[in-house]
Amino acid sequence: MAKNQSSVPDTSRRSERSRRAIYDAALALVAEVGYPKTTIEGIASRAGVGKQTIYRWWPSKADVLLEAFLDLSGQAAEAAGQEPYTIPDTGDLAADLKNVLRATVDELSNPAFEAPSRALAAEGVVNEELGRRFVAQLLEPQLQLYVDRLRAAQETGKVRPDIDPRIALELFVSPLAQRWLQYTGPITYEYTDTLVDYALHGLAPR
Amino acid sequence: MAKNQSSVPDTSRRSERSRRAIYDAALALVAEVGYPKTTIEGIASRAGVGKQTIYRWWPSKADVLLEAFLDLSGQAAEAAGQEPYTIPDTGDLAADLKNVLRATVDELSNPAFEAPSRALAAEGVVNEELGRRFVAQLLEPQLQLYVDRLRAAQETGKVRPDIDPRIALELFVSPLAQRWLQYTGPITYEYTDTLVDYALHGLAPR
Amino acid sequence: MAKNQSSVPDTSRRSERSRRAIYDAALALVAEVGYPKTTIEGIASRAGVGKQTIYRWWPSKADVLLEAFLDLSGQAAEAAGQEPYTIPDTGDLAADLKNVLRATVDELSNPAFEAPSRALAAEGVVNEELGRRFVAQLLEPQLQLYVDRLRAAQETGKVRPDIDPRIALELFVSPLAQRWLQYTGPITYEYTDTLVDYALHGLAPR
Amino acid sequence: MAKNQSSVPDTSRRSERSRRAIYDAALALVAEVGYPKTTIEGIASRAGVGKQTIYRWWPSKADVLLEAFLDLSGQAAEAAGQEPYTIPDTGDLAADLKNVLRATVDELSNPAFEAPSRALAAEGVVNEELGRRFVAQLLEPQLQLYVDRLRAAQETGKVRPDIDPRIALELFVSPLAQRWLQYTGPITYEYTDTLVDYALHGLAPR
DNA sequence: GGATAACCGAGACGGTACGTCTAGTCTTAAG
DNA sequence: CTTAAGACTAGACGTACCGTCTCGGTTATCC
Repeated sequence: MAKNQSSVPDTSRRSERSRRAIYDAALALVAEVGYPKTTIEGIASRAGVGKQTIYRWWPSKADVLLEAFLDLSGQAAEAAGQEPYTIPDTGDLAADLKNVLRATVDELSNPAFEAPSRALAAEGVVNEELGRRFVAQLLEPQLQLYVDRLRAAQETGKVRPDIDPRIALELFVSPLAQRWLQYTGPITYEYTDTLVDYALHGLAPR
Repeated sequence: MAKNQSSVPDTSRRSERSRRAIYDAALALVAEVGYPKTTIEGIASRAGVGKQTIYRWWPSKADVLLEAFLDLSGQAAEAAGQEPYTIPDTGDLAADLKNVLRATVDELSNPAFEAPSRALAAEGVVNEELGRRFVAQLLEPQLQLYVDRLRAAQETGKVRPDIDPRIALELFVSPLAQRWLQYTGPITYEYTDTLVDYALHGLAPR
Repeated sequence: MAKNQSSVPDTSRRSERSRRAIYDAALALVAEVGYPKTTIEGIASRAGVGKQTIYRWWPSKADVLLEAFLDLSGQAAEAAGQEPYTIPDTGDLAADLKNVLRATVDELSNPAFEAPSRALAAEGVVNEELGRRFVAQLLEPQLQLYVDRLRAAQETGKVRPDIDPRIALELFVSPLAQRWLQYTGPITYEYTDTLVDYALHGLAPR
Repeated sequence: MAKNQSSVPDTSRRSERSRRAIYDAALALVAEVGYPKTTIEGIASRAGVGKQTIYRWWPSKADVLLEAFLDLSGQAAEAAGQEPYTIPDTGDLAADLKNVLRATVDELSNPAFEAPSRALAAEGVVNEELGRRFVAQLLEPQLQLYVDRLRAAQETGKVRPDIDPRIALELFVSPLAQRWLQYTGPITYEYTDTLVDYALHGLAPR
């Protein structure tokens, strides 16, 4: 059996209690004082933990927050008692998409999610490695649900068969994302409904 | 006319040489070491300027960079010898949009623009006030060009009259923006061409 | 005129108020919690000063304390209204020496001097460079007074002319120093009187 | 007889191998990097021992070193094949003392002894309790040898009978000690010879 | 054209946080 | 129960920047 490299922390001895306390403190601080004023020292002291315990397990503030947020999302999903989760399929694609987007609008204004996810998104813009992890672990799994729903629609002929669903979904998801990220416009149910209509039927007359 | 409040700097005495040196230093540093490692002290020392000269004229690092970038963009536009700028109208809407988006793809990979604009975008995600200024001064004027082109297309019946152009443009602009900001997918001419096609003709069969 | 080296602090701008506050804090802390528990952070915070202000002007805790103590000694000497100071010469060498040593015994038990001078002595034992400065700036000037007095005694025939006064003084000064430094024995007037007698007349019968 | 309190380590189970490794590591580190940079962690890791094993048996770094040094001195004495040890008595007191002091001069410049004994002396200056133990266990036994030799000299009339030998020895031992501890002067055979002469015959003319 | 503001470069100041290191305690697994 | 290993809380280390301040030394208007 291989020995541990001397410089690699021994995960088996890791304190679960500290890990949880750090997640909680990080999320709370980001919500309360914002990401830039959230400091490692602040997290440590709020969590009742030595700074070294943070530096031992995470390379940066952003990584702490990413893990904390993943954990939070995981919990939230569990709490909702959901299996892998899918977008409902009532047969009416437009209605189904509008519903999901309306739910997303609600979620984007939930302050518990807003502060950390904005912080992570911002960090990801400037830190490619973290950005890609953010996308792979949080965003892409959600986008995949749209892929699935669009593929189902293709099978029933509601979406043209030559369409690439991974690109198609961006027609309504990305506009919402950009308005949220960059404050380029208001975010309302009406707006997302419109996006779905435009995307499904196109801008050109028929 | 009222006298200057003692705490309000007298713009007329401002050193143009220092202002330029600060812009140059800020842009160079962001490109070289990244936004988070760009410090006011670093900018001052690189520009051969006292720190106070920066604090006198700008409230924050982000503001320095925003102004420096606006200045840079202004110069670039001037250098291109352009009047206010418009999207060409050859009568073929799809082709025109594809061309502009292809140009945007090129610009997004220009390293001189990438570092500072990513930095500003990231800061804007987390700092609403700056974000709105970034959008109002840089992004929105460019989006307006699409609004104009789409309105022209509506007049010639190439776009349905009930379409809101400000929303419509997001169908192809936002996906590109999101891929660039969040690394959610590759950015190619083929991709942007596809976006235009999907947006104009919709996902649903006709 | 030569310019400042860029890395050398500009003494002319130094804050006298901070310097004094640092001296006071350092001496107070050494007296209250002992040298090892006296920290740079503690001194800074007690003095109401940034840590960097200490690091800017002194290379180590020991140097701060040495300067603070020199300052204190300087003040004390001034307060005593003394000219350069000499050992009185009443013509009775033994009596003069006993008097000075008795005064030294008193001083050694003065708590205001004891804590910092012990700390500096200890540091000097293990840090030769500091030790030599401690000796050159504090100890040797005092020993020189004995040299002068002994030389005067040689001129009046009270001390043999072949004696080296710098060594001779150690016969009574060093034993006292050692008892104080190393707790090798009690320190009393009787003890120092005895040292003078032994040193002047020798151990061997005449 | 009562059982061991749970908090009192059971000496009988103590690992001899660890004890020795700790002594060796402590002495080596003090010699190599100096006392202040010698840390408990460093000793433990160098000795291949858990930190707790050190904390279980010694209350502080200084205590480890004191014991290690006592052990080393014990070994050295044994290696020299000496019984309790005495100062030789050739009948010529001055010569005998000069010889012993010359040997001490040699020992003081032995680097194997110098680093730890300086460290302990320094610690003892500032930590009375340890200082007293250092003196009682290491210094006083050696000084006692001078007491014995001086008493023998008193019996043969070479030293005045009213002299207190414990004080008398300080006339030549303490000056050497002070020069060594505080770098107040060079340490040579000539110097120690001079000390003996001055001490025996006094400074005053006869 | 001399006075007098406000600028300017420079950099010291009181602070906060960084990331590292060590102290001394506690936990785990092996013997 | 001791041991090696090492994670834990705590807090000092010395550094880097923050944003404010003061210092002389130019400008650049205004009387």
